[in-house]
Amino acid sequence: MLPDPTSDDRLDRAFVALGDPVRRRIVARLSRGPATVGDLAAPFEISLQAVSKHIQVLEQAGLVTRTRDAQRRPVHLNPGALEELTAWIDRYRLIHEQSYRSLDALLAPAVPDRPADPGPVTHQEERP
Amino acid sequence: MLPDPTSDDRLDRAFVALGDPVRRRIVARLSRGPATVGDLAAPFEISLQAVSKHIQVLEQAGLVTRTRDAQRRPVHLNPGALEELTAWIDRYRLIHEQSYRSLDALLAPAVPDRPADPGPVTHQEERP
DNA sequence: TTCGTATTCAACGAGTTAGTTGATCAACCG
DNA sequence: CGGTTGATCAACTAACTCGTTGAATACGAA
Repeated sequence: MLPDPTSDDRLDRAFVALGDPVRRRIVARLSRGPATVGDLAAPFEISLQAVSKHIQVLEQAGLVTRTRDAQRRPVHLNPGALEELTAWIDRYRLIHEQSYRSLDALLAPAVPDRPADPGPVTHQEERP
Repeated sequence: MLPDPTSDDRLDRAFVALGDPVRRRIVARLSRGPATVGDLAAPFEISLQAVSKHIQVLEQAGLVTRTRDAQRRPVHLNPGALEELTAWIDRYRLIHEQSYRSLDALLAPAVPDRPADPGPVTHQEERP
């Protein structure tokens, strides 16, 4: 049974996964195409097993997927997961800028920027 | 002395900080404007001290700053930090999409999309 | 000064993480 | 078949995280 893709847990794991420099370098490497565990481990001084665990963390975060090729297990980046992260960040980043725009509107109410776009801000996160 | 803003450490901390649902809700709340520790703690069932620690984590990640107002300590979101995160993600996300475009070019070499743009990919992260 | 409010500090326990080494499994090669 | 390669599993440790409670600090009000 696959884990629920809409759960916050995925987002948690994805952010935490990118919080480690080893895993960020792995993602960076994978952005240039798939690679085997051995390939990914080569630039690091830690053991292959440690890198395998890092890949597992990335996989559970939905950031990468593993396929099979004989005894190799090529790892592929899942760009959709990266988009989800930017989507989360942008939501609140843009709201912040929008609130500045609202402030501007308050201070200079004579120049309406655009005719009242309510925007698609609908999500269950933090609505106290 | 301020910590080096270009260090990976900040990026590490920022990603890890957003990997916790409590901290993401705090960021979401702050995107609507500054708030005191008490304000931020109110929606949660954990202790005020625990929330104070979460804010500390966000502060050390450069995501928020604390000011002073009598005995209150209003917390402000630092949108620049959020932009740094999207910048990191987009760099590799976009490279990935570009490589797909390159693949398309390989498979259909008769239609050059654009005259060889090498792109500004210059950074110390993962260049094996 | 004393009291109340807002917040942080300090010490602690349970749980998690990142690394290690040694053993095991799976697939190819001769 | 036996050996090699590629990767994972298992067990363990050191260090960190998240929450707790109790005490301390800082400021404003009476």
